[in-house]
Amino acid sequence: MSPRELSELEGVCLGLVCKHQPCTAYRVRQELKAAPSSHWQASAGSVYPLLQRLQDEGMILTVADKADGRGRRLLRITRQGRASFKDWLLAGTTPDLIYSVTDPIRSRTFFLNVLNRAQRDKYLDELVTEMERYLANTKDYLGTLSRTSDVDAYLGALGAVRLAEARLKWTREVRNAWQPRD
Amino acid sequence: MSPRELSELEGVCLGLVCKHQPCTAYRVRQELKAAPSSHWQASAGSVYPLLQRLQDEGMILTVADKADGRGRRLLRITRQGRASFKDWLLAGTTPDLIYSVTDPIRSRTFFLNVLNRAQRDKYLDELVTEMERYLANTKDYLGTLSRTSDVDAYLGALGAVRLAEARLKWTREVRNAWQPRD
DNA sequence: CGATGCATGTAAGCTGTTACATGATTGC
DNA sequence: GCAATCATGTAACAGCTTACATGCATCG
Repeated sequence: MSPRELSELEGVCLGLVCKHQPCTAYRVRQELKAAPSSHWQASAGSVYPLLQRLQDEGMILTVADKADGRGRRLLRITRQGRASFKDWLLAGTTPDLIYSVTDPIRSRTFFLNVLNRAQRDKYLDELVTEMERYLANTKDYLGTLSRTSDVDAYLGALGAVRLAEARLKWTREVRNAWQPRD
Repeated sequence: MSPRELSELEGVCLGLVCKHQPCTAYRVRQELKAAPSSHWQASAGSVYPLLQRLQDEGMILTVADKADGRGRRLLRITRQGRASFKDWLLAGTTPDLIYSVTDPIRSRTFFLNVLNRAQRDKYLDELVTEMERYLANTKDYLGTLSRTSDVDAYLGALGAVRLAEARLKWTREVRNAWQPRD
């Protein structure tokens, strides 16, 4: 029934059009950029062709046919696009997706024994410091959101905080394991 | 001084050669596959060309020049490769890498209000169930590792558990927010 | 009237995946 | 001797990034 499966970036972009419609492709990029702790660069080279593709497939459409002087085009999601988007969203419970989270810091930790004592100590101290800063930043961002205005945005930011807390906690455990207190 | 920056997969593969040397490219792939909660598929199409590239650049070398009947080639890391690898490892404290962790489940949560009540309830119940299973799996894996044999492998697995704990906790918070108990 | 931001897009390239293809060795 | 596993690789493609390129609008 549903035309095809959406990629991660496609799903997010389609969702943003749905949430902020009618809006421009530029707006979608801004939203992606504003999102904290996102790996999406939302480069023009991906967003514009992506949205064009979704339009070709009938998932979104341009409501302002007559582009204004600035060449601005306002986008809306179609009924079909909404159906595809829901499929994408509901796929979130598959183990594949749940397991797909990879942490480059954790990857590196797997090889800490390659470093000598001094290098490792320095690295782990710096890591804890950066993780503390990272947690503080996610908390600051959460604080800027009102709990009532956009529940989903609040809960998303809360997820980032929970992740940062866990990573800091674990980083401290790693440091303690390599630098045991007598 | 260091020739160039390594990609994530290059860093991990070079580290695995370093850790298990002398070993075959096939072994590197097996190690990647065995790693829990990794998004690396370790496809032949990436690992073999990658290791060939590292060899061309003098970071690894083949110790068994005369390939045996099976065509097996044993790899070792060079001094230069070790230096590059350390650079890659020590880059782990940069904010870029720390912030790069993205969770596709969290991305989806940002759009939960698109679903109707029944869909959302079903989705969140399933999600909690899957997250519980995921946590149980990471704990099982941790249990199979002895704390003393390979500290880094143990700490890495512990990191996966901490991540799973945080994600489950957060998933429950999301469910409670959308399904408030009277 | 000039800088910044809004707004759109293209071209080249990097990285990794899927699917395919081949052959030797080991264990039953 | 046959299946499973070890072992290596290639070709085509997918997806995203970087860098480039253009032009209008708004504000000081």
